Amino acid sequence: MRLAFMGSAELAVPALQRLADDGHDIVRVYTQPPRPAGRGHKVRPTPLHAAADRLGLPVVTPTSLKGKDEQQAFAGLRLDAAVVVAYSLLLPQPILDAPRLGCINIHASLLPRWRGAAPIQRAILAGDTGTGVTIMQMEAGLDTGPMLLRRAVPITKTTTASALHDELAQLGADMVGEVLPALERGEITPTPQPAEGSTYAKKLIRDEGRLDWSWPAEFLDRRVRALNPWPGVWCMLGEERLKVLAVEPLVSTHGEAGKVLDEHFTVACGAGALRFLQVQRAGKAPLSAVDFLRGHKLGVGDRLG
RNA sequence: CGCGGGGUGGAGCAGUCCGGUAGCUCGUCAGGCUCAUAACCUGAAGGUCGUAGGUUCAAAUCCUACCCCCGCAA
Repeated sequence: MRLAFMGSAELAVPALQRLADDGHDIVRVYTQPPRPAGRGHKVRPTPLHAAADRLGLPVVTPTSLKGKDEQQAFAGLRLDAAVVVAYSLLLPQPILDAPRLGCINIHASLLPRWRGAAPIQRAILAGDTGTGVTIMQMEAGLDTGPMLLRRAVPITKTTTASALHDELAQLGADMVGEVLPALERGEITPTPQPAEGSTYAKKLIRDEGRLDWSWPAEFLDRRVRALNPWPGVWCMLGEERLKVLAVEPLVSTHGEAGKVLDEHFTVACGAGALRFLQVQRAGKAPLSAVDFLRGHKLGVGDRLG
């Protein structure tokens, strides 16, 4: 099929790869313009941009699709369909209408739950026991379009956002690979999203990573797993910021919130306690708690902020 | 030129400001103690102190350049 691919984040990369592997004619890749980012503020292309370059696909980076020129150029591609994943640019109606089969979106949740920006992390944070991927036909509303295909995956007690992200990215890639030919053959009937059960996955903000010891251990554990790798969870050890990369919640251990309870780096929470498994000091490499404790005298009764 | 931390035996750290015998907590190996042990005691092996120059009688430490890792901020 003759396609355009629109995306920016890492989540979109496996899907682009899959469609290229399937032999589709990807005539244009749309992505966000390279911006100064990262250490040193060097200008970097988006992950999808880099992937498209590796595949030798033509890339364009408009800052908006609201202009007539962009819309005409898009229509001029005479597409069968456009696939959109984590593009973070609004698609106006003329864009949505241009491809013969419309614009197809891969969304990393079981819609209508977790519409919006951070569905993977919000699902873990909320304590959901499962999530998934929905392929939908895009319409003007935010993640409201009729569904073409939906598949679920479990969330366990140890699921991290980064692992789930990778799993869903691959699942979404496989699903869109199946959906496109089926859609072409008219084998798929779009199903409207259920009226009930919609929630909105608010964008993550940096402050959500600040660890508050008055919270229950189980909730903090979910935060650690959900906010990985960004913004990450951190607390204060004296004057120093300590990133918390992995913990084990201990439900039946109690103590004064923020206090170190034993020599194995167990810290009391509002309810229960957290045993640190992996941490990272500012400027240092990630360490297991065991390694960390070798070089740091951390006494029972010491306090974390 | 966004701000900043760091590279020291296998691991994690101190020592660097105020040059002068390489240190700490572990790990490893050997021996001892013990009914026994991840416990305790004794001993040993293991390091070109990121790389290359420079200053000096002498450099982990001071100067210059470069490489690598990371935190913050975007």
